[in-house]
Amino acid sequence: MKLDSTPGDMSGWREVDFALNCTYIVPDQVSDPSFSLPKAMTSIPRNLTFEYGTDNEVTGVFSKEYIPQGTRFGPLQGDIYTKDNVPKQANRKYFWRIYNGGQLQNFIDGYDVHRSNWMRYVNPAHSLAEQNLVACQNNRDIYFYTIRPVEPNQELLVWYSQEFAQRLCSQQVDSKQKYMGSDEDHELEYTKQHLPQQTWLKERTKEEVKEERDEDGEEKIDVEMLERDTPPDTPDDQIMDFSKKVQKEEKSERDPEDRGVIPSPQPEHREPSLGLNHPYIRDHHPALPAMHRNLPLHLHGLYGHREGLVSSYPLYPESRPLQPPYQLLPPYGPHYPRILLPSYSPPFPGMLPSRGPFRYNGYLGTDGLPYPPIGQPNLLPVSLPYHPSQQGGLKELTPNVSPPRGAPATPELSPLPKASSQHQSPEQSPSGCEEAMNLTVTTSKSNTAPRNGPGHKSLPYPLKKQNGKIKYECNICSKTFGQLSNLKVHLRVHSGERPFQCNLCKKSFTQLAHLQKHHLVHTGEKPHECQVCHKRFSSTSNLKTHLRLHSGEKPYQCKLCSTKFTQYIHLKLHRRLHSSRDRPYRCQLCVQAFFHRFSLRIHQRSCCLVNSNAPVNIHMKDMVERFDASQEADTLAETASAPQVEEAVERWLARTLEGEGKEDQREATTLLKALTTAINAPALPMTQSGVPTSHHSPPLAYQERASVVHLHKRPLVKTEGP
DNA sequence: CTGGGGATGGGGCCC
DNA sequence: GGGGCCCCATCCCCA
Repeated sequence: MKLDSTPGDMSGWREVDFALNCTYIVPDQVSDPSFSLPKAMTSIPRNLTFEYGTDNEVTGVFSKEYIPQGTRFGPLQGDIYTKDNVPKQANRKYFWRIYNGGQLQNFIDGYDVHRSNWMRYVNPAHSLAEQNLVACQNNRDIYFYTIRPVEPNQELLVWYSQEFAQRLCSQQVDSKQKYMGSDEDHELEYTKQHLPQQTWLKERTKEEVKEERDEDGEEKIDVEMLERDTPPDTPDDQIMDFSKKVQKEEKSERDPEDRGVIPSPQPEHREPSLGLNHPYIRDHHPALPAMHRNLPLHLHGLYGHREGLVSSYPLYPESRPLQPPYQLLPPYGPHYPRILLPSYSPPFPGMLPSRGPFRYNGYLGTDGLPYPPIGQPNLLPVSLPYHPSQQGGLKELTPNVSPPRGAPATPELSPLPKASSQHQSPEQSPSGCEEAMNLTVTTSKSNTAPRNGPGHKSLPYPLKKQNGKIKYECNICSKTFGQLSNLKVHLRVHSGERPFQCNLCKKSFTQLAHLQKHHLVHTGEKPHECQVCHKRFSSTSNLKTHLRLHSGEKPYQCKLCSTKFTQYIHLKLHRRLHSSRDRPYRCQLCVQAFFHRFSLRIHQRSCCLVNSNAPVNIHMKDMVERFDASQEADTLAETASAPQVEEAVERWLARTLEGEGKEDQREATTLLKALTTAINAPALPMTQSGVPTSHHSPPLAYQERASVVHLHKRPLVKTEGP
């Protein structure tokens, strides 16, 4: 499906363009104030999710579902400091600069997880190919905009907008120079790369890296150190050569006539692979001064939440000539509606590997266009990509017609514009994903054959064989099916094609059977009867759930308090109770926190021993945490004696293990022994209150996060679903 | 907060 | 190849 307009290339966009023309606005999630997790954790929109490292630290932000190009996240939140009131001890790792009229006005410090939001965890893009967010300053706020569609399970990776980069460079190079410069010279654009400042900056950066590493043994870079040594204190003579070019550059880019006519990258201009030479600047804006490409990176993400990021990026990235990902196309028109995305978004069923190749460009309809994921839930400002049935009944719809007025153009929602799949450079092509696809065939086919209705005759890509049999594999999520028809139906999940529309309420479905089931809503028919109470239900699933009431079956059990439920959703809701409660008793030695003082004592005497080189007993940790959240622990006084605690533990274990397998019981017996030993062990040195001070304990957010993560560990019985 | 019901989505498999 | 049926999972709403 191809529509008339497309966001296309955003590389020429100014920050104001993003602000005015973004199509979707995703607000932060507003969390319950009683929720004990820090705002940085709870504010994450529900179409995004965190990735955690081995130590439960957040290592990145990923999409949970398809997010169209032109989506705005933010604003970034944090402590606000002016240049003069930055605390001396401030860790500048999460500093963002806000400029006003070219002058540094204030910093937004995302360091504090209670005052910052989820955006602090977004990593920087290694390359243009993987960048999907651009950071813009709008007024005094910083927003992230998607500059390309983001697939489910894809990491959000951000880089500066060009103006942002320019401001940083200008500031870096000459604080006295005004941003938005004059109408000066144009000619120096292509010479600046060889100016001495490059070397200077590069070397300086290396020094700073070394310094920082020496300081605390960690490999991290304080980008703000660059600033401290440069603008506004840097003498003009060190930097003046750049400043004029900056102004010139900016003027040229702000010229409406020039916008969208970004010159092709000149190989010689990207020749020097200098430090901080970011591909977005380099490739989208080859005319930018080299110093722009050598930005000090005031992104927290520079340091990487992900292992291995810091050492490789962005100081010495590979020089990769990249093409702009999209054709130059008109930006969004202001007439496009801005959609406030609902805070809730159902999980996208796609099964893309979390860091797998981006496969959409190979997934083409018979018209050669990527199947528009226009039917993606929650992102749809349009009603349907199809004309409503004129004839009534359960009519199969014919896709590929014009969208309703006001609907965003398909390419906005398309995974990749047509052009990109045709002209994509090797660097942009996801490695390996083309192997299973015949792009030539799909593209050529595309231009001639219109796509038919659902179940169109042929697949848009060739199937592979495995052991002599045809492998019906989805080329997007790699899921395999037993039959071609199943695969075809499955492909609608990715394409958004929903050919079956209800003529009464206009809802549409991917399968006729779903529409038929839906029809019962309107007819009130309830074909499924409970043989016990003769209550009737519209679906077998619901009848089955209902039957559990009669059978007493409660297959979903909370592993923290052993409460059981008939429905998974009830367990999920219940679990929030555990995670939202305060755990005031925190271990000084690890990340765990507890509701009860005696639990902390058991923990410290059993699985978190002082001066012990023994490996931590993970099961023991888990058991202590579960006991801590149990009814038995809740009913125990904080001042309970060792025998009382021991008795409560026994009661809890007995209840928890009811109906458990022998293996679990054996294990539990062992653990019980260890626990009771721990309860009766001599006290270890603790803080006076038993509550370690924040000074000695790990950051609160870390502890709390750890607690929640532990909730998902190692069920003893069938507890939560996936 | 818990529990029950309604509704939808996706997939397997048989015909 | 497609329809039909079934199952499971998940979500929302409401009492």
